[in-house]
Amino acid sequence: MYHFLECRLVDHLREFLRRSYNLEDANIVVEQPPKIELGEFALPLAFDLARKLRKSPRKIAEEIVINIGEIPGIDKFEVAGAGYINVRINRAALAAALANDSLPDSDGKKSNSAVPASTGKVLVEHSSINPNKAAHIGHLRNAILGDTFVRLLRFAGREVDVQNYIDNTGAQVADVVVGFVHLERKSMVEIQALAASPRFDYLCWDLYARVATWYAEDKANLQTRLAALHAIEQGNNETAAIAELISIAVLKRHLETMERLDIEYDFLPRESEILHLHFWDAAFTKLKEAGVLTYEPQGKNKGCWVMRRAGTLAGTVKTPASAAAEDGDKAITDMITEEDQKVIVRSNGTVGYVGKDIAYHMWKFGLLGRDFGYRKFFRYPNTHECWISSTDGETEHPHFGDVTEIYNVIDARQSEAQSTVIEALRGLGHNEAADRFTHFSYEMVALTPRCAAELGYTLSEEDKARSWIEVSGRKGFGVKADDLLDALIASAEKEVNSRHLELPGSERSQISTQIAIGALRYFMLKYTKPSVIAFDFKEALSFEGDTGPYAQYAAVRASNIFRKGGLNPDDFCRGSGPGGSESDASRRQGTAVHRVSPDEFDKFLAGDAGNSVWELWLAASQTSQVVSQCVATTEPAYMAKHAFRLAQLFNVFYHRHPILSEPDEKRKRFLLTTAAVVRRELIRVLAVMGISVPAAM
RNA sequence: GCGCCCGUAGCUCAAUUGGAUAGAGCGCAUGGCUACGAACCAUGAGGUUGGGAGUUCGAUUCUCUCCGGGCGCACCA
Repeated sequence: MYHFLECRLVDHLREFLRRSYNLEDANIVVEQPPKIELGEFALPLAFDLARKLRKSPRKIAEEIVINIGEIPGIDKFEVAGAGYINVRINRAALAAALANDSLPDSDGKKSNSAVPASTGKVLVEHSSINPNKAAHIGHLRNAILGDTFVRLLRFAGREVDVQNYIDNTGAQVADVVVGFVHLERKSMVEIQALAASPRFDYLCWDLYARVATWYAEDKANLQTRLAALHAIEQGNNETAAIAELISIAVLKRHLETMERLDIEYDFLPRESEILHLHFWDAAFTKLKEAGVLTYEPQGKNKGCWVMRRAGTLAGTVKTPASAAAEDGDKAITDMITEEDQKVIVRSNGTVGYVGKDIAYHMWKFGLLGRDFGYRKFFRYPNTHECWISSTDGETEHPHFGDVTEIYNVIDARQSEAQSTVIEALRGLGHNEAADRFTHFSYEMVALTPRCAAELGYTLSEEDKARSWIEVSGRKGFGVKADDLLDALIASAEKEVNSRHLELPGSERSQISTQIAIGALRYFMLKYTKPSVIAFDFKEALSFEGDTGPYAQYAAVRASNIFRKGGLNPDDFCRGSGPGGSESDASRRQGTAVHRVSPDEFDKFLAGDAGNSVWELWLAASQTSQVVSQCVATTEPAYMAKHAFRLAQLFNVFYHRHPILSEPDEKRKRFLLTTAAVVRRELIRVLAVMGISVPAAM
């Protein structure tokens, strides 16, 4: 709603500036004034124009205010401060539209369709956990960011495919195979039995760390790993079968863990298929033809196919020959030269990780000319089907890949590799694809020294002084995702039991789970992406203040008002989601829907007295605005902020206005409408974050 | 050495992407429940935004520089 008005305002202003000042494509910034009394929009426009027009900002602002003309939904413009133009919108009109969940002047279109629908399918890749050990809190941040971004895109009207890339051919899986076979002396059948155990991934977690220690004890042990790797690559032997068994079992566990958080995937492309279906061969040919890859005949990278490293300019790479010609000291110039090269194909002819990634991303954009085979892999309780890549696929399958826009949720440590892939696409002449390739980069989750100590790790004095310590799967150092979720559920259950012992046990555990998910997802979303999360149980387990449960609680309180009053919130505002259908029905039949008239809105929202409630309404109207902002900046944290602000404003409102005991019927109806609208928006906002609202708290 | 990121209240983080008096949560102090259940609300203390220079009408935000911390720079994935 708010977003719609803002767009209208900007359009009008742009037209006005063109007409009156002959200014094309002026950059029009719209803000919110620092205080609600000053209006709903603030325009610092006059400051920009001051230089161009050689007049004082204040004078320009005054001129604009006089000549701007009428805009539907906007009441007036006024000059403030040194030259701000503050805009006051028609409160009653916005409130009525919001209660009706429609645009001010529209024929019942939903507010979120105000976001311009872009063309083409979007692909979001997230999670991508190596299938050799349990998922940990770092993976949780990735998956929660990715899943929330998917929800944001879908809210904005985009069609999205969710992919989870599985690296099942690397050394990590081989390491666990080595662990089972050489350290544990397990047979294929025994491993099969273990793989069926409920938390097989935990077993692998410990084993993986033990194998790493075993390698460190004696370098000769690394030969065992090499043999395993070769066997896996060759295929058709027991080692390869065990590797497949392990990676599939661990992958299933990852899907289960993520399912606990309402995170689902559409397709699981695996590295094994990238290899077996010869994706690389197709990519290699094109890359050679385009001159992206060049053969290095000498020096350190002799015999390799190399690519210019991302960020280095074309022409700056000196060949050893030219370097030698201008400088006698060949050793030094050689180093400078080769630093700018990234090896894609090794001298033994095998392709490295980045090469496979280039091929994969060509496939994503439909530029490779090859496709995966597809098999059904995992069926979610809601019947949603998750597919996996295979060499020999089913004949009937959905169409994956060939998208127009991609987002890769991968932590910041991979940014150089990501840039290399983008550069390769550019080198191939696919600039439009490269432009729509977004590395959704975020910082890692680390542990506070206190947290590490709680987990029983002994720390060096140096580590104790740090503000955080990086987790390490190789060392088995970290907090497992399922453990954290279990701890959160237990903690929530304690709280629920202390207040709602009257409820049946199944319902209490359902509520506890919802609270735990709310706490966890909110926790991972409230930090902005470039901020390292120093994980601490005390903060992650908190249910008070700036947390998910706080926002959930506000929505529950809103619901409670209607429950206690024997009322249906959908009779006061147009509902969203499954609850909305009855009100649609009742509206069609013309039955009692308790509408607030424009006059009443005017009366209750006007002036100083109405300001604080109006602030709540205004915040409630900004959901689609915030969604656009999140999508445009690839930053879901704004959504968490919005949810918190909405909840906070509602709690103040709730505390200040006893609604059910309100004697004035009209005022009571207005207050109930306020609660109904905020409840609807809170449910909506939390849903975008993957958080549901419990029946009671 | 090169590249990217971070430094804001005691702690953990925001700041509408260059805007008006830098805001929240936690913690601390004080007060508020026969309530639409306090997982809440109210009040208070707490800041030279790491230091310095520059650009600008205006800088936490942009540029440069220094200080401190993190991460990347493999014929690993």
